[in-house]
Amino acid sequence: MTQRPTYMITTAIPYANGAPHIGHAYERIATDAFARWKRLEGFDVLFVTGMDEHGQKMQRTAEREGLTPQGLADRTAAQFQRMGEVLDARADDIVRTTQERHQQTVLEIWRRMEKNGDIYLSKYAGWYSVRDEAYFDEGELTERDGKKFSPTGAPVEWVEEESWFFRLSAYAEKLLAHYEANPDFITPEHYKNEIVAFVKRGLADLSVSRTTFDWGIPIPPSPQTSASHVMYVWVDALTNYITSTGWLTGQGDRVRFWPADAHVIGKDITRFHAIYWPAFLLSANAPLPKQIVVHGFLFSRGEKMSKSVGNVVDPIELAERYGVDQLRYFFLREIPFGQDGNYSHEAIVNRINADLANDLGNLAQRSLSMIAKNCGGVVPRLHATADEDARILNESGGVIEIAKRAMDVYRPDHALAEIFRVVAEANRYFASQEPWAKKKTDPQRMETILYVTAETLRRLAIPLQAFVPAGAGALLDLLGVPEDMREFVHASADHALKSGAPLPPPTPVFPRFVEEEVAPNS
RNA sequence: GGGCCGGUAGCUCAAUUGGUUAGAGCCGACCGCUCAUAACGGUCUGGUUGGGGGUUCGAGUCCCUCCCGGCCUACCA
Repeated sequence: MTQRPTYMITTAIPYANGAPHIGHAYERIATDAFARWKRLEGFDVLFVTGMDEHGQKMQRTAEREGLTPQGLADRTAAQFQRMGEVLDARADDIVRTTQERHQQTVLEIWRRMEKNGDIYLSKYAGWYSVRDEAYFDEGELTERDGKKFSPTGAPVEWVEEESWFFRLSAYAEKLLAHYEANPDFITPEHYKNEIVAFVKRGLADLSVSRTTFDWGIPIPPSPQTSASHVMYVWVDALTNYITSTGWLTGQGDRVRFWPADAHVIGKDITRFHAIYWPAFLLSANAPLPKQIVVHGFLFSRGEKMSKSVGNVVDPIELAERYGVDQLRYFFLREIPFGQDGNYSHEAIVNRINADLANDLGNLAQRSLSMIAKNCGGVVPRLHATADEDARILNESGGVIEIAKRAMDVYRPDHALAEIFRVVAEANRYFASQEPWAKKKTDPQRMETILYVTAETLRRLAIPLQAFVPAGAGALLDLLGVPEDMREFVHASADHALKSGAPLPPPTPVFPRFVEEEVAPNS
């Protein structure tokens, strides 16, 4: 059995405090598309997501809703799992921080960091606001009548809390060296610039335990303290990534996947992934993930989604309204990956109708229905080819290579732009060759045109599987392509459609989105 | 206050690390076609590249300055 190269990719670990929102959906879809792409490329892929289920907020939200923290975690985990299924973006594994295997992994990374001399007991002191549940920097505070207040106007008090610390300060130079030696470690580049500037200012040690609540992974008892500490969120949550592989805790058939190739995250948590996480791993003597892939935020018509503005949308509703492939396509094609993006009903409808329905779906329908009506429902014969035929076959034959370059740097928008550039070329080819006119004057030429068009569709549908899996799969079905002939290696001319192969009756793929008429009597 | 990113056609974005008349898609207008999901093809309209100054034979690209938007500035996740 030949060993295929591995590829491991993760989403960020959502906090189990609330239901999934559109940002989670976007990240899941994008990560799924990258994972699918690598599978099609022939990699042995592990796609992992997880849930961050500990912390004070979980306790408080659960209490408010009359649940146990574990009950809340279970409820949210079920919602995220359903989202993954609805979006056609199932992960291979979902690691929940409350799972036994994860607790064992976290304790192991803790032991390793401790053994390496990077963990010590001290006091965490600072200005704390009970109302905000947060510590504030001196500079963030305002002073009135001799009292200090947080930016939200809540009173703060000086608090000292015993805490375990991680010697993050010792890793600044090593991290900078790593960024230097691996210029693509943080991508896109401008997020890297921010991190490098941040690290260059120097790093303070990190408080990595809490005594103010107990819903977390307990830190092993120590003669130095009688207080009960639980693990700080970022030690707990970040370690989630490695849990799935079993790399830290022993053997298993997934150990080979570590280090991960990519952690796909939102821009707000770049620092934790690009600084803390590699520092923890260096301390634990574990290999670092190859890339931190940062995406932007989504805005509804330029406005941040928020409950007070009332523009919160459930991603599952969006998928039901526009279609799963359609929603996936919109996100992946419309938003330059790494930048913030906007979505609106008009933009979505415009994009999915223009590209998926009008250009691709309609081309498939018009060519396949001509084949059904005029070629006996089998793949037509390829007679002498003209320059135009060679040109479009050449274009469609080169798509994967170009799209691959885009996907290698995590730009699905560029990959799709290339694929649809060729879809547009194929439409021009079809229109200029006028197979319907050749039907009477030169039936052989008609057959050739239809063959070339169908073969072009095949070559385009193969890479499209990563982005619009259901529709691309349906199109390959219509072209009579067997399930096991749909990887990138099969896109070449060697595996071209066989003349005479039977085809199913054509049915539309990627229907147009039609606005609902305003109900006359409602 | 300090730092980072961005501002290019009505909209969304390009422009090979200064090099010809700044491109593409969508939208819009007109024409063509009828195989097709009222889809497709062709032509056209459309930009003082946020403002101003500078360097250069040449600036969207480099420098200065101002304006606008977003983000970071050591522990909410």
